[in-house]
Amino acid sequence: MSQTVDRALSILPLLAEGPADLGQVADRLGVHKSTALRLLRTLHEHGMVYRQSDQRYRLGARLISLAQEAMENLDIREIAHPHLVRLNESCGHTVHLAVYEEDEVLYIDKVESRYPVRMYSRIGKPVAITVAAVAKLLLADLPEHERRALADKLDYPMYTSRSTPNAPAFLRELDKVREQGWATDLGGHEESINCVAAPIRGADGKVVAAMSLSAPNVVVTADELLTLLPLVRRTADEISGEYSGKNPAKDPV
Amino acid sequence: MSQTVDRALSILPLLAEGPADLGQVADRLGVHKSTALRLLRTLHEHGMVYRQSDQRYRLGARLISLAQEAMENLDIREIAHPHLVRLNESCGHTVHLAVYEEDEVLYIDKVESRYPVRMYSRIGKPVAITVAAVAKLLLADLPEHERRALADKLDYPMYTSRSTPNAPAFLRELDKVREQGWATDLGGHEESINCVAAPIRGADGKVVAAMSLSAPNVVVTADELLTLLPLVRRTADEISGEYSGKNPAKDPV
DNA sequence: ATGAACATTGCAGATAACGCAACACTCCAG
DNA sequence: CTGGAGTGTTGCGTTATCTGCAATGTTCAT
Repeated sequence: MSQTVDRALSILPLLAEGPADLGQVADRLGVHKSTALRLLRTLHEHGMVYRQSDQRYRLGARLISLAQEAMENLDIREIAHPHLVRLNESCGHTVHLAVYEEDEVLYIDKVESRYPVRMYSRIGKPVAITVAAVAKLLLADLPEHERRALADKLDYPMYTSRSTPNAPAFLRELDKVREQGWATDLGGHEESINCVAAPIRGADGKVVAAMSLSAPNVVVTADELLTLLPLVRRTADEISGEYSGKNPAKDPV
Repeated sequence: MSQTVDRALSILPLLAEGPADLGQVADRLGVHKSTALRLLRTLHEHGMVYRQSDQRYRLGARLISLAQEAMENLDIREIAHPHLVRLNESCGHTVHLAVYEEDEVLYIDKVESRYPVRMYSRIGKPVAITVAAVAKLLLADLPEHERRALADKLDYPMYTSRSTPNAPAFLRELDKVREQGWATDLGGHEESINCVAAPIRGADGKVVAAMSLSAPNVVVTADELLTLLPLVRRTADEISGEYSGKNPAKDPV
């Protein structure tokens, strides 16, 4: 809607790919250098971009701290955290908390495994939306048309031979997940890593977040991990209860 | 420089304080509601803000994932990480990596303590700049006038009785730190937590990052922690070597 | 139903953003 | 030392773009 702001914001993802100089930014935006300069200056004043000693621009520190605040203010995150920690203490595996927002699923909290072999992931990172157990739960709860539209729009990278191959398969999987009320990812993202996940619901029954337990094959087999499912579901339900009790009319992320 | 962008960006820190509706945003920006609406719409299109079901605006997921990318692209972070992990393995304490950028010091990496009692901190969070050991190292390396200007501008909250009380004391501490080449924070932020830190330097000798070891009193005394200083300094020097070898002409964050 | 509070749209005027072109700077090569 | 190429930067006139207003929708609660 606002051309200037639109252009300025378009600079950010561009810089996320790596540092760029004024000319490169101007070219990729399709504007005159002087225009790009003014935009970058404004972004700079707000700390959203940083100028390195070689004059090139990078994303700035304020961006990082803003994102940090954004996450710390999430209600579910705060409520869920102690439960996640407790779950981790009782089984030792990696625990994740994720939310859905506008076509993306993000990890917003994580408790690291107590085993030496750990799964790679990072808070704030978008998850592999077509295979992650938490993503399945979050997307399965979307209204029919939205779910369909999103499924069509997605790419289906074959991380492994067990990755979800295409939209129809994904939609079928989502139906199954919605019905059973929990989800798994058995080697669909990383060959040797399995996850089981359960939904966290608000007072109106809508899924506001999802949590998962992840562990590599070398630590526990998929079957063994599945025996922990009831524990995960119980934890998720506890969080749901607390969330809907305390925040009757609020929305996630 | 660009009024529209300036206003749009001003919305973000405002929303970081918590969700707000259109009217509140317009008021705090000092613009008409329709103007605020257009700005918010543009931010929304870019995923920088999210609209909750109660119509209020929040910071959005794209902001979080952008910040994530910003951090993952930091060269020092990547180089330093394995060293930090190794240091953690050899002593078990919490390891932090931090950089300075435009009046802020941010943690950009962290390896959690292996002891049950842990220090609270989060990657991406601005550190307590007047007391943190890593902050002292990063600021001590600034040019005289910049350091002075910054020191005057800062607040000096008394987190504990041992916090840095004011600008002159801080500048004196920075001088000491610069001279000795390492820094400590002995209960200046949290009464029971001590840190020792060492600088990471680029090829030109400038401090590009700082790393620290933190541990609560209940785990090790300050004196015991200080015995680990040589190990921390050695690790920092290794990182410096690798950084300046591989990236001769590049700048941190 | 009725109104209050809020979000949204269309519009005309005016500001503020645009691109241009000229200028400064740095870094090499000759 | 000098020229030239590749940058980043500045001033300015034009016009597109943003703005604030006022009217219209929308969503609640009474």
